[in-house]
Amino acid sequence: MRLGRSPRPAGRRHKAQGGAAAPAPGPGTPEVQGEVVRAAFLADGAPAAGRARLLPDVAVKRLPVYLRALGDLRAAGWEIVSSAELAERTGLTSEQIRKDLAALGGFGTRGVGYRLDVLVASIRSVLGLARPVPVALVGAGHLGNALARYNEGRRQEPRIGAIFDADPAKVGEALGGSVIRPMDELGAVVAAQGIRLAIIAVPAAAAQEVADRLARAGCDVLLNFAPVRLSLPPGVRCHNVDLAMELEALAYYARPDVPPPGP
Amino acid sequence: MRLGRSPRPAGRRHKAQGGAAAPAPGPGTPEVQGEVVRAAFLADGAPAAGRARLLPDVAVKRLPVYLRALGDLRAAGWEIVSSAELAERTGLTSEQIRKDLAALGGFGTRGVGYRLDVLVASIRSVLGLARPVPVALVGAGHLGNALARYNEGRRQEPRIGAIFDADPAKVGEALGGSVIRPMDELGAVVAAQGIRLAIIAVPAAAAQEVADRLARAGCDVLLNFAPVRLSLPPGVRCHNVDLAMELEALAYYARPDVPPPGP
DNA sequence: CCCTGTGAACTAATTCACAGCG
DNA sequence: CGCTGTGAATTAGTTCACAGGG
Repeated sequence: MRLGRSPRPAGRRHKAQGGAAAPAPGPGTPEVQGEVVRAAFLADGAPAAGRARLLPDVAVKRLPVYLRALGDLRAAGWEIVSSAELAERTGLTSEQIRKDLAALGGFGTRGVGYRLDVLVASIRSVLGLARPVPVALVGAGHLGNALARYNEGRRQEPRIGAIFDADPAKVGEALGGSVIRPMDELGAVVAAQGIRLAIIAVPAAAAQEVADRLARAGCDVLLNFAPVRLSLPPGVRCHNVDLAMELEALAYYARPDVPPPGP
Repeated sequence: MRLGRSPRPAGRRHKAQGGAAAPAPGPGTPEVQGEVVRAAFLADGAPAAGRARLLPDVAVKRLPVYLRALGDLRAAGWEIVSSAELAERTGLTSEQIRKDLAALGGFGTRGVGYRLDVLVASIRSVLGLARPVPVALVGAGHLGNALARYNEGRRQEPRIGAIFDADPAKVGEALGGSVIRPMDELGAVVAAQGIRLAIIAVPAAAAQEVADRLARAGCDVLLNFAPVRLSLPPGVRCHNVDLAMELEALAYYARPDVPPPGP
């Protein structure tokens, strides 16, 4: 992971001319809405036998990075951006960005760049964020609180739509726009709202039990913050974020004999 | 990332025989302490010109995973473990584990397996955890609180040794074994304790300023939870964890047309 | 020209397959 | 035998280099 390269390319910046650096949502900005995926990576029945081709995980992880950079640019009044400019702002290389964006369907105009509105709409669409994505949060402790409020101010797309906690004292409290519900309602609420994405922010001892409930309720994409490896039925994905592990790994780079990162 | 494969190998389990599944720290467990690194990957001056060979990032990220599995095994009274057993518990492949462990110096006995105590000591040593690693935490909000208490019960090696917050109302409060200090003390405390590792858990708007201070104070390994890309002087590493991005990426896998994970 | 899109070359990482040793 | 350690083969991912369109 090579952060920080600064090739200093990108001559002229394509900002919206006219007024100051206003958000510029004027009539010059054509509507781009709904599903824009021309993508070839999620073939419907194309490439012969086997499973449909899907975007590699590494690329999926980069899409939100683009989205953030694009958001900043848009807020600053840009309308068009080049892969070089994006590279500078994300720490990735421009070729990589072009590869990714081309894989999403290849919008972008040669000699010019990518239109922000098209790009944002496309990426959001690929990520499935074009329509609301409800998320369940289980555990309203310190971490759960932090998560629920993480993007309190900003627009955040996968929006936390239901919060559960085992502590009866917390049930009923408002948190980040939702109300904390008791655990017994988990199955019903998740099913009713068709929630497939869930965040596990409970103590390690409770995590497996919670995961089981979630899986049974139909959640098949989990984000687990508890420091345990969950065993899950096939077909359920689980992404683990373990703060302690994260720190342990970083400790390596703080060893006195590990050289500083490259240029 | 293929989680969940279960090749179901691993015949006999090498538990300590004798009593029941007791922690078995008896006299049969020889002391393994201090630095055990026979590792070849951090050569002192070996391979000709250029920079010393260091462990690839992907491998560094796996070491804490091993550490956790090993901790579980040890708690259950195991003394020896095979790569196959570890594979089953971590979701990695046994070859990969052997490659990693061999790269750390290749302890482990052919036909038998790896001794838990040796393995744990070695990995900890490679990660630099053999001696205490102090960490600074900046920001005692919801997230900071969660982080400070994350491992309140368990032994955690990179231990949070200093906490800072800009809010005068919080200064003086105890949190996870430390006391929250005012931001002005950051430079002095970090320097005095020789802290190189820091966690940024402040609002996005304050993150860059905090990062600058930390870098100036000598912290060169940062774990940033604020949703901003920080610009840092060369030589400073920064690992970003952005909860919102994490969710955005996961949303992809919850798309109705994305097939479930492989076998 | 400028900047995208893409085959080709390269590099890194994983998996295979088996030699080697308790 | 069983399980580690490791070269060889394979696969995935990145970078290079340039063709191609506005």
